[in-house]
Amino acid sequence: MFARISDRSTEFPGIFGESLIQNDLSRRVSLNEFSYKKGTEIFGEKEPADYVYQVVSGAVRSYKLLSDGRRQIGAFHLTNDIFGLEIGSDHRFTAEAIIDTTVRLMKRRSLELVAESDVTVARNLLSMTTSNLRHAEDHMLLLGRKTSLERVAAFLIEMDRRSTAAGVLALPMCRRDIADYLGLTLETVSRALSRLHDLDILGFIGNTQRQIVLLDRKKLASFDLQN
Amino acid sequence: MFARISDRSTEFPGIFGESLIQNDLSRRVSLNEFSYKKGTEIFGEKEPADYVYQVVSGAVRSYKLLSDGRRQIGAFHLTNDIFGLEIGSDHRFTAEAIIDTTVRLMKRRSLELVAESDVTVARNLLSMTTSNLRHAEDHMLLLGRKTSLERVAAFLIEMDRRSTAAGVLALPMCRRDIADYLGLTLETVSRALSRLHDLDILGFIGNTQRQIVLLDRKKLASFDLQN
DNA sequence: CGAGACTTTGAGGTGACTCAAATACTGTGG
DNA sequence: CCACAGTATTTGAGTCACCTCAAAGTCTCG
Repeated sequence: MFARISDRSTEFPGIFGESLIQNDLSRRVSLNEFSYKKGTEIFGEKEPADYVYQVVSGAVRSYKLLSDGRRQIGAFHLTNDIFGLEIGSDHRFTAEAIIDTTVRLMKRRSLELVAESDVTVARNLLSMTTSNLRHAEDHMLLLGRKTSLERVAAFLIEMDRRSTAAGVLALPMCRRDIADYLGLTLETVSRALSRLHDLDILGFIGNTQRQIVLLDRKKLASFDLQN
Repeated sequence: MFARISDRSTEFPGIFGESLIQNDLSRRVSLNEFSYKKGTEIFGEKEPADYVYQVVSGAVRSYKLLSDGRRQIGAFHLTNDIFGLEIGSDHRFTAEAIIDTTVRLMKRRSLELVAESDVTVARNLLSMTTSNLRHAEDHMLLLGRKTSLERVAAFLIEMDRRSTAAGVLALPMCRRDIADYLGLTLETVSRALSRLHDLDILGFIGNTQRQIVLLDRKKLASFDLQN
């Protein structure tokens, strides 16, 4: 379930892909898999960033908290996504497993050593950081200037784009997670989804509220203004 | 006026600093200065990113627009700040001079060539991108979860930190720019500033609304919650 | 000094939030 | 396989922070 291949999945073969895992380079890095139960923390904000992670299966949320508990989720990490890569010494987000999740992890130091000699890996580090930057820049526009309906539409379109399962969009995260990603409350997210349902733009499947069918991608896209 | 040295000003000597301009490397890159009148565009979103820019004097805003005109400013660039650096082929923001501004510019291709051989420059490219990413991540939290007063307080603290002039904070941008940076309206920004003024946290100087004195940085900081 | 731009302030509106309750779903244990 | 407890979602009603519209005040610069 929730099988997905991120749009970033094939962009960085030099880091977690075949070139490190299956060929000679694999001996240069320590590479492990680790599993986290639903809701558990993978790393905390401001902890030393000694490892870089890749989602093998499951889903992860990265977030920041204000001292009074307000939360802003910066990104969701789905199958094959790489996360926790920092240039500074510490993590700048807390990462938690949204559902039971298996990650592959490697020592950051090892990665840096490889990057020293392997130009491809070094370029991929920059490329990944840029990819994260682009996402954050687009998300600033969403958070600063879009309406609730536009945010939810944009979210569905993003998840649809990152999803491989052609038919149904199976969301691993709850309404509160979506809300904290979009800068809304869970009730507002729910109302927006209901409204899109009423407009025959999406449908809910069978016995779960986490499975969504996009009935009219064109109409949906019309709610997500171009920038 | 508006003389400032960004906190990033001395971080990247390998790109625009002495190492490129005054020593041997300077012959490898084409480096020019160019001036823009207040309000004019330096480059547009989606245009090819052939140049990288550094503010010599003045101030620049980088923003995205929605099709109906809503604007989100992603960053302000002050003296010595580098902007317009892209890894992909196109700019992802429009950049405009806020006041009369002089920039130093260099061909991106030249920079990339230098980066090939000079590890320091390559590392600085990554370092700058990371710096931008960190700013965007923090700004997502502000846009998604902070109140208007917290946003304005955070803005003043950021500008104060980036300012060298110890006493007065001379803002080059108008209320609308601040509003579009903070995801608010200009009236809400004005009301927040008035409120901080009433609380004796800041003062306005003489005959301009752009010069602000931070009377009580401690109290101001208490409005900008930690994350 | 005067025109135009910018800022402040007020009054009223509204989209999203809060609080609350009903409904639906999930996983567990009998 | 069903009942139940706990969690998640939806929906409604009322509130509020911020927005919109409007007008007056302030600043800049020729």
